[in-house]
Formats: sequence, C-alpha cells, structure tokens
Amino acid sequence: MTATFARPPLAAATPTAAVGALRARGLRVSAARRLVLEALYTSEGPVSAEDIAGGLRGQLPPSDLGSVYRNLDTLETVGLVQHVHMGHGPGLYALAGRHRGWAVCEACGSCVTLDAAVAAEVRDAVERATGFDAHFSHFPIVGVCAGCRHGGIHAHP
Amino acid sequence: MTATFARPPLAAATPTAAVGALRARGLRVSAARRLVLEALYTSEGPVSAEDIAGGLRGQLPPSDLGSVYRNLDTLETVGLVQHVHMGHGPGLYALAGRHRGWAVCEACGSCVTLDAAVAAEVRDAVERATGFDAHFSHFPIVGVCAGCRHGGIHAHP
DNA sequence: GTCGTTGCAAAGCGTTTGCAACTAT
DNA sequence: ATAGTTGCAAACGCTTTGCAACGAC
Repeated sequence: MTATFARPPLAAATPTAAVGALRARGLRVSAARRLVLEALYTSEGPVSAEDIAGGLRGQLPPSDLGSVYRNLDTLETVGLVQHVHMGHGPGLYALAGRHRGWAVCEACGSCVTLDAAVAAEVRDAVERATGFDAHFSHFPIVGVCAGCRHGGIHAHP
Repeated sequence: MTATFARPPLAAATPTAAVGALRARGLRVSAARRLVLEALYTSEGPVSAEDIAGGLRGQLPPSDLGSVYRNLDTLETVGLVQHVHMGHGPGLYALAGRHRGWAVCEACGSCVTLDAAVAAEVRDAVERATGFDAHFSHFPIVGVCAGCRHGGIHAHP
C-alpha cells in the first residue's frame, strides 16, 4: 500500500499506548509487530526498514524484512507511523505525532524535525503564496542549513 | 550518479542552444542524446525516462531506456535538466530553468510549477522560520491545492 | 583513428507479494 | 477454532552497469 496520502497522525507516547491503539482496531499484537514498535521508540531519528529488520545494530533481535515492511505499512495505515524520503535511499520511518515535518541539509546531510510553531509558520507562508495546504512529512524541506550557509563544513555531493 | 545535490540550472531556451551547451563542454551530440532533449522540449510537464524511451506515445521514435537514463544523467550534470520526485513512482525529468520548483496536490494529483515570485516568497518564509535556504526542485511542496480544499473533487488515495 | 556513446542484457536496490506454517485471540 | 500474521522466497518496478559494437569528432 504505502500511502502517499497522509493518514491522520495518531500520537502514542509509549509502546504500551501504541499496543492499545492496535488492539482497539482489532489488530493483533505479535512479537514481530511489537519489535517494529520497539525499534521506532528506541531510535532517535527516522530509520529504514532494513535498520529495523537488522535490529538496529544489535540493540534488538533481528527480524524478517518482508514482515517489517508489512508491519510498517499496517502501523502507517493506523496512523501510528509515518515515512519520509530523504534523498534517494530507502524510505525512513518514524513514529507519528513526534514531529510536524522534516528539513534536510543537502550540504551536510543533517536532518532536523520541524516543531509545531515552525511548521505552522511555513505552512501559512506556503498557503499565502500558493494556496496549498502543505506539509513536509512525506517529502522534507530540502536546502542548505544556516550552519552550512555561513561557511560551515560541506559534505561532498 | 543521479545527484541529490542541486546543479546550477542552465537555461537553454531552444534545442539548438542546448546542443551548443553540450558541444561547449566537449560532449558529443548523438542521435540518442538529441532525442532526449527533443522529448523534454516537446513535453508540457515533467516526464519519466520510460516516457522518453517510449517516444512520448508515438510523438518521437523510441529509444533504449538505459541510454535515456545515462543521457538524462549527463544532461543533469551539465545543468540542462532537473528531476523531481512526485509520490512513489519513477523520477520525472524536465528542462532546468523553466521553473523554480513544484507543488503537487495529494487530493487531485495535479502538479504545478512555481514561478520565480512564488518560489522566492516561499523560500524567504522558510529561511525566516528554519534558517534553511530551501528549494522545491527535487522534492515538491506536497499538500492540498486551493481548489480541492474548497470542496473540489477528490481523488481517492 | 580515437574515444565518447550506444544498445542490449544482466544485475542492482528497495519494496511487494504468494503461500504454507504458525499463533494471538 | 478461526482468522490474522509470520517467515521465506520469488517477483516486482525503477535504475545502474559491463561490454562489445558503433559513430561523432
């Protein structure tokens, strides 16, 4: 499935809350599904399906990649998870409700989350300029960050 | 190669001008390369490599998909072409310098180009809010367009 | 004649899917 | 007991690449 269309994000602060949300929808709480959730709660930034299947480099037991994709898809349909595309690599997954979008620097590669205030400011400006009600959850804002513009270190493209 | 990093766009108003730009860089002007350029000058919106290889549904002779990808890559390195990702499908290619970015509506699927004024307005707002010098050439602005927000027809996700 | 470029085919990567075995409910 | 779910493997769509033949300069 892998929706391009945004699901309403469903914030779940703890793994337990997320498990509750699954049960509330009649979805089963299997070990594999629990593991995907745990991986997302464990990791700082967004992670790839392969990262999760690999157990986040030993932090968690490894699991089947196909099932990870299926579970990420399920969790995204429920609204617990969102995925974002940074550059050309694999899609990256993160818990929904923890951010209002992403911005990635094409000079240093750093990826930051937008908080509610910043996201609202950008959204309003885009709405004024284009009429679009925009979000940056699926595709990030791409550009050069303040640090890199002011003579920082640049990654080679 | 397929750069994530933006090349400086190199506007060429006509196929002849583009051919000149190629020669100026010591690149050869082969039939296959000419065909890719012609396809890009012919098409209204951004097109996929497969569209080009297929001859834009009979408008041009078909050509080899691998070579189309190589030529698009070359043209992008030169700065004559840029590619953009709409949703999850194949990358789409367009002449550089004809636009300052893209916006795509996730309700009706329509894709519009940003003109210089609109792009500047959005860029300034993003800079104020985030410190990023942003552009929307590689990943479009994703949102719901004015028409769809005001009770238009919605495509099913 | 030289060397960039082509066409073809094979491989690559990220992702999806069919299916029999399993297990949460 | 009944479905939803798993693990495996095969297939998928998009893109890249190796290589011998070719063609622009």
